Amino acid sequence: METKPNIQAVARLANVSIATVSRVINGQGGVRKKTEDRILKAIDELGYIRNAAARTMKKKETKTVGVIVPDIKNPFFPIVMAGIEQKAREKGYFTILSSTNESQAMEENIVKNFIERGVDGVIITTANENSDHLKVLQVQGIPIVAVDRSIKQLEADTVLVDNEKGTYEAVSHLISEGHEKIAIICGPLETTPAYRRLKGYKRALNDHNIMADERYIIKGNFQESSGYKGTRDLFLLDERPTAIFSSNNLMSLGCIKAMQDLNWKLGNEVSFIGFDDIDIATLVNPKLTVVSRPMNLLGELAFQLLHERMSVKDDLPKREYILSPELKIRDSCRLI
Amino acid sequence: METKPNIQAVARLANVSIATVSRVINGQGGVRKKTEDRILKAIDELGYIRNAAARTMKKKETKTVGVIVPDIKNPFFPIVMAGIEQKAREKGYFTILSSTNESQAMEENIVKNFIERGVDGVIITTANENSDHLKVLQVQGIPIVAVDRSIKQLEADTVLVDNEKGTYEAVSHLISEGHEKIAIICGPLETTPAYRRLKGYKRALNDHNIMADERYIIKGNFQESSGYKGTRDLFLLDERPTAIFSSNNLMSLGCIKAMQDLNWKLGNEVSFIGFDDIDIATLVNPKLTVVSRPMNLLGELAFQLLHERMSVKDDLPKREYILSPELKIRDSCRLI
DNA sequence: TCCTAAAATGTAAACGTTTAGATTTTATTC
DNA sequence: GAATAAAATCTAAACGTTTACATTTTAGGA
Repeated sequence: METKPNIQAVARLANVSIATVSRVINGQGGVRKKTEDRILKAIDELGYIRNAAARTMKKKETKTVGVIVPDIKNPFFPIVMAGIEQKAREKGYFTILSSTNESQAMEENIVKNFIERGVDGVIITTANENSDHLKVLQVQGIPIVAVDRSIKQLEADTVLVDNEKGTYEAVSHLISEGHEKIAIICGPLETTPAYRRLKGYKRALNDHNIMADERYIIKGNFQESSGYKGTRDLFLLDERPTAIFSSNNLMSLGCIKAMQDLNWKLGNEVSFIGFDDIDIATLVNPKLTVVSRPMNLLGELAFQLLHERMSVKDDLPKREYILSPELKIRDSCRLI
Repeated sequence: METKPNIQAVARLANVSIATVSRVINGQGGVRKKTEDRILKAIDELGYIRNAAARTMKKKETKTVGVIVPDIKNPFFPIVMAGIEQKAREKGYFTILSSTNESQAMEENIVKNFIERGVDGVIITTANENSDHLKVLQVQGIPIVAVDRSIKQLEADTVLVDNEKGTYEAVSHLISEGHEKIAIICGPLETTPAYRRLKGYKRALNDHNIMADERYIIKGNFQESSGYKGTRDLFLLDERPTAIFSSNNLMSLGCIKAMQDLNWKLGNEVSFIGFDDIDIATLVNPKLTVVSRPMNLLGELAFQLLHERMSVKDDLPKREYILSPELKIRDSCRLI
C-alpha cells in the first residue's frame, strides 16, 4: 500500500514548490491560472487531502467547536444541536458533540479532550453550574457559551429561556381555570432551570394568594422515571392535587404514563401542564397544554454568540439572551 | 497573556528532557519515581495539556471515530449514538458526530472533513447506499462500519436489523387478526430498510394468499409529514384499508396524528403497527403494537466491529450482524 | 574501589503544514 | 533592448509531539 500523498507529493507532481500548492489549497490567490490548473490536476490525480493536524499546528485554530450536553437522549438537545450545526456550517465550522450523562467527572474529561484537540470554542449545557471545572477553558482562552443552564462565576455568554416566566404563566393559567391544589414535579434544584421553574411556580401561587403546600412540591431529576414516581406519590396523597406541573419533557412522559396506569383521568380528575412541547403532547387525549420554547433558535443564537467571540479579538462584554417561552394552551387543564 | 505551555516548558521546569516528559505523559514507564513526580508537579503547575494535533502528526492516529447519521432529530439515532459512545469511551476513543439531513452532498463534505481530521474509523448510516462517494475512505485505508443501511459494493462491516422479518411478522400478525386490507406506508425505497420492509409486507401477504393492492402501498419519506399525508390518502380511498403498517417511527407519529384529526378510530376502525418502538406507543389509547429493535445494541456492536478493524491490521473478512427485531404486541390491532 | 549490566535520561530527526522574506519571472515603459 | 515595478514562485523555518538511538547514571558484585 503506497503512502498517503502529502503536499510535497503534489508539489513534485505539479513541478512547483509546496508554498505554491499551499496557496492554491487555501485559495489565497497570487498564482498563475496555468499553475493553479496544474496543481489542481495533481491534487485530483493523487487524491490528496490536506492534513488537518499539521495545519492546526501552524494556524493554531481548528475551525471546530465542541458541544457538551448532559443527555443526548433527551430530544431537547438534538434539536438545539441541529440549530448549532446549521449556523456552524454556514460559517465554515464543524461541531463535535459529546454527552456527559449529567456527570461532572465525565464533563471534565470531555473538556480536557476538547482542549487537547484544540477546539476554537465550546457550547455547553453543564452538568454542574459551579464552574470550577470549566475554569481551565478560560485559562486557555477558549470562549464558552452556556445554553439552557448558566454557569456561575464565569465570564461566559449565555442563552437561556425565561424559565420563571414560563412556569409563572403556566401556573397562573391553572389558577385561572379554578385550580388551587397545584403540584409541581421539579428537576434537580441545583440546576438553574429547575430552580427557576420552581420559583415561577411559587410566585404564581403567592401572587394569587394560594398557600404553597410542601406535599405538592416533588423533587425529581429530569428523567422519565421520576415523573412517573412523582405522579404516583401525588396520587397516593390523602388530598390529591387537582393539577400537576411537570418541569421537563421526559418527566412529563412519566407523568402521563403514571396517570394511565393509575387510571387517574387526565383533564378530568387531574389537569396537567408540562415544560417543553413534545411529540406526545398532541397525541394523548386530551391534548397537553405545554410551555414551549424555541429550541432550534436557542442553538442558533448560541453559535452566533460564540462565533462573534471567536472572531472578535477585543474583549466583548458578557452577553445574555433570555428567550421567552410560550404557553400553548390545549386541552389538558380544563376547569375541574 | 502568556503563551500556552508546551512539553518544552514542562521539561524546562522539571529540569529534564522532553523525551522524559513524553514518557511520563504516555505512561510508558522507565522513569524514576522521583523524576516522574517532579514532572507531574510541573505539568500541574503550568496547567499543561498536550497538543493532540502534534501528537497526531507523529502517531498518525487520533483515537477518534466519526459518526455520520442522516437525521439527528430522529430519536433512533441519538440512541444508537449513545451505544456507540459508551463502547468507544471504554476503549479510549472519542466520537465526533455529524448529521447529513439525508443529503449526499453534505455527506461527501463530512467524509472529506473527517479524513482531513484523521479519524481512525467511520460509522455511518449513509444517505445514499451507492457507495461511490465513500470510496475515498477505502482508498485512505479508513475502516467503515455501516449501521442500519448497508453500502453497496464496498467492503464494510455491517450491523443491520432483519427488516424483512420484522415486517413479515407484523403483517402476518395483522392477517392472523383477520385483516386482509392492509396498507403500508413506505420509506424511500432506494434505502434498504424501506425496501426490505416493503418486501416483508409483500411476502406476508403472498404467503397468506392475499393479493397486494397497489392503492394500499404508499410512498413516504420517513418524515412525520409523509406519515400524516399517507394516512389521509388512505382514509380518502373508496375502500379504506382496515390496517396500516408504518415503516418508521416518525411516520408513525404522523399516522396517529392524522387518525385523530380525521377521527379515524384507532384499534376500532383501523388497526396499526409501526416499525420502531416510540415514546408515544404506550401513551395513546389503545397502546400501539410495534416492531421493536435493540437500538442501543446496534450502536454497541457497530463500534465493536469498528474497533476490531482498527486494531487488527490483518485483513478481516467482511462481517455482518443481522439482529432480529421483536414484535411487541399491544392493543392497536384488534380484530375488527 | 572498580567494573559491568541495566536502568534512566537525553539528543535529534521526523511528521505535514503555513508563511515571512528572498528570489525569479513577467509585464511595462522608455 | 534595458530598466524597473509588479507578480509569481521558492526557500527555509517554525509549530509540538514521539521515538530510535546515544549517552549518562545507578546498582550490584567482585
